[in-house]
Amino acid sequence: MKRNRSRYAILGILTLGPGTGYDIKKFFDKSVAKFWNESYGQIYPLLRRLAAEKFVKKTVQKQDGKPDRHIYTITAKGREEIKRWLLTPVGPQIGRHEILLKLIFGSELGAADSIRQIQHFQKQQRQDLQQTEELMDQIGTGYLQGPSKPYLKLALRYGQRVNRAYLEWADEAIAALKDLQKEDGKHETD
Amino acid sequence: MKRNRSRYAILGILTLGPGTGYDIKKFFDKSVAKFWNESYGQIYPLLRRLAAEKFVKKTVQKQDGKPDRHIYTITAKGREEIKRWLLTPVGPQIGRHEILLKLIFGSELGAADSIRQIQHFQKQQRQDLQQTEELMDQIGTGYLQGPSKPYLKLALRYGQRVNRAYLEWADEAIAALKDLQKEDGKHETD
DNA sequence: ATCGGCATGTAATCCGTTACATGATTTA
DNA sequence: TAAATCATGTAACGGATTACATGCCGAT
Repeated sequence: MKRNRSRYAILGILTLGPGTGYDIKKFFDKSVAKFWNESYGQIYPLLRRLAAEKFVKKTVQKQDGKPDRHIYTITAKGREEIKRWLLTPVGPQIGRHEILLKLIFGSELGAADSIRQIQHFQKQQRQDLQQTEELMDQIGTGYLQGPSKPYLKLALRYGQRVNRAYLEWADEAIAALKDLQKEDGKHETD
Repeated sequence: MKRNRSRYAILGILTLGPGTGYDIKKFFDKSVAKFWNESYGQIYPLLRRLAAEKFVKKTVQKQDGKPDRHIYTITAKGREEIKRWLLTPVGPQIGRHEILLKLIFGSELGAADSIRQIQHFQKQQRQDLQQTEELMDQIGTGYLQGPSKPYLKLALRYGQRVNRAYLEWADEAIAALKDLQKEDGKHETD
């Protein structure tokens, strides 16, 4: 059985308020992008299906100069559906951490290459962390208030902690690889 | 352009030594399963393709009572291929952390439900952490020695750090949600 | 006697990204 | 004048899981 989490992701955003496909994409991109994201190829077809199943209803707002806004609003039936999902326990979190693969097979290369790889990873993670921290400052001042605010805050804290763990690991790994390099050097020069 | 990381995951394992599809699956399952995994539906067809492309070569070992072992060995060409990949910098790590979704939409439910959800998540993470720590003790004594050993060790350290970050976050989140609950209680009873 | 491990593999189906197509408006 | 934002969507492709099929052996 496939679980179809994108469905619930999209339906979930609509519990926070009505919005368009474009809005939904923006929400992810500007908040928890590194931990959950959806593409248009997923969003638009799913919105249509959710509407057919009466979990959301669609209204069209005309604009001039800009394309119409297709606004989706969650229905009572939709709220029931997502509540059911929210109450089922999360399955095991399996991800694909490419950096680990590149590390594990690193003995194929020199330690210097692995170090460079991790430094690059580290640079990215530093940027992500900074972005998350900027977002944290903006929250409350920003566009998301109401009862979901403390929940969103906790989500950002999650991102922050995980990012920090990555960074601390990178420091440790680089140090360990430098030691390895020194030892290898000894064998060769002695 | 799609990147096809499974290819490299499989080819990469074979840099550590020859093995069967079954061995490859086992390697992931018993080491970094939470951070990278492959299914048979991915492994067997890919091994065939890698053989057709001369990145690996296949030999068959007959056994009695058990099915034949189809052993794949990486070729020089295969080693070149994976080195190229190892040298290209990692892209942004995007995952799908279901727990965050269930948290963000948590205001649909009561705080108690969110707490229960996170406690369940925490229990799982505790188990994962323990398994990783057991593996760390076994390494060296176990089946993986040689030059890749320090790399594998670092991979396990990664898992450990990330798992700890999850656990610390869970503690924080539960505490924050309990506070929320108290405040809500005040409003209702006052 | 049943369950887990060893060992192979395929088919169906779905998940998900990327690329494409369109076009006005605002900002740098 | 070029690029970003707003806004819709689809088609093609490939990634990845799940379920199924088969069968012996050893341990509990």
